[in-house]
Amino acid sequence: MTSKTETRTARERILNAAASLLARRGYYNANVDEIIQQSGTSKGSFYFHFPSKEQMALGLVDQLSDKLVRKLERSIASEPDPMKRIPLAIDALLSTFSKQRKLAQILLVNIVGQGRSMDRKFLPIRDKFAGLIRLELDSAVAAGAIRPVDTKLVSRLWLGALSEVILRWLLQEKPAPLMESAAVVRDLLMNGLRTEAGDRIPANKAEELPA
Amino acid sequence: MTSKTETRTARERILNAAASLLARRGYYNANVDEIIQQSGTSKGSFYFHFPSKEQMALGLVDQLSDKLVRKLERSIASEPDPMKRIPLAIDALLSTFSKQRKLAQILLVNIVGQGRSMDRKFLPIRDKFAGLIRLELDSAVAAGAIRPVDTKLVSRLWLGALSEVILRWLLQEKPAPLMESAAVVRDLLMNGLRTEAGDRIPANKAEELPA
DNA sequence: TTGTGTAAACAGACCGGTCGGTCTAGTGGT
DNA sequence: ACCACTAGACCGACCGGTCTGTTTACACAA
Repeated sequence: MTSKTETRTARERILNAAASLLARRGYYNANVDEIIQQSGTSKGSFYFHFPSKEQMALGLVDQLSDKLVRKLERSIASEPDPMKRIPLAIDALLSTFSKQRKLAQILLVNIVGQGRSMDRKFLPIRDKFAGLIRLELDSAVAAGAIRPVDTKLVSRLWLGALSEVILRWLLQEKPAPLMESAAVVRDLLMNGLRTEAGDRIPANKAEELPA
Repeated sequence: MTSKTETRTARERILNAAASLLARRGYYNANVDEIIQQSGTSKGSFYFHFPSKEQMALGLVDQLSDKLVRKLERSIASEPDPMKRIPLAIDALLSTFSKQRKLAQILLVNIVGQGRSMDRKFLPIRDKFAGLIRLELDSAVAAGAIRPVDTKLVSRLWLGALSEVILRWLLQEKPAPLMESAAVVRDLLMNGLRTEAGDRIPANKAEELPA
């Protein structure tokens, strides 16, 4: 632990700086020189801890996304009802991102548009989030709380919808509350899952949604 | 027109090549040397027609998006009913992109993740599409065909949802039909616009959706 | 406690290649 | 002879990655 404590601080300083730069400038403009300068380390240190800039970024993004996924899972762990877990997760996601712009910028914006090969390497990250959504949707379907839908497709639609809203919030100069939209977004998305022609599960809804 | 014909061909060859490279490699990896090589022109020609790589890309994306918007508008021009125009536009969008991967790649993927300043310059492009959707939603709301919603927000949700689906389709190696999802996507999105608690407009739906 | 070997960790000069952009020299049509 | 246009050598900045050290931490012998 003694030596590892120092190692960790150096590695983490680099990762922290990299996260900032990655969020602010995007992958290609987050140059290594600036990362090491902002982290107070050196080239030698950087390339001692990481084999390349690309691997570093890949690892960083992977780590950040894992941490977020775990956080979201934790936020809904105590709620067993699928129809409550979903909006809970949405709220948790929006509130987390609204407090951590950097994280949102990296995980939703700057992992696309880096060219086909790079985008493909980042694709699994998006899968994590879509997968998380899908799991919840599947539970809800299994519980009969919502109509049976193509959860794989719907989870992507949702991910995209959320990403876009957050993206706009990130890129506009006026901060804009974001959490203000949360309720509307939540309702809109949930509403899309009701039965197609007429309400097939009004009893369930009466119990769960208006609660 | 005589001299302009030649100018146009050179300019257009450059823009064509740039579109290909921009789609395939993303902005930062679409280097000027490769663009001029693929277009059979030269640096001199490039910088005669465009002040910079950035301005060229901005102009190109702007032009492409305008063309697409006009095409979408044309595809729904003959349909007066708002509730039919919307799914019509969705279909047109998906079918256009499914036939023109390059266009989709540029307009939906590669105009984000290029760093804050660049992303901001590209933002108006997304506004065009969101604005188009919003216009249709507003008509539908005005006609009382759907419940009154925050169309600005909903249009962004839709844009994001569509983008994500198309993004996945673009990045997966197996082509995947895309148009196969069209119906589901259409219904999912439309379904989200119904009244919140119980159906307020079942009569309208009976007339329009099952048609 | 002190000296010594050793390897991890760090520093930063340096390199090779790349890339956007410039500049000079044309060329062809009118 | 003029001018829109093209060609491509060239430049300077930049940037990821390497290389050669130097420092630090620690094990261990005396």
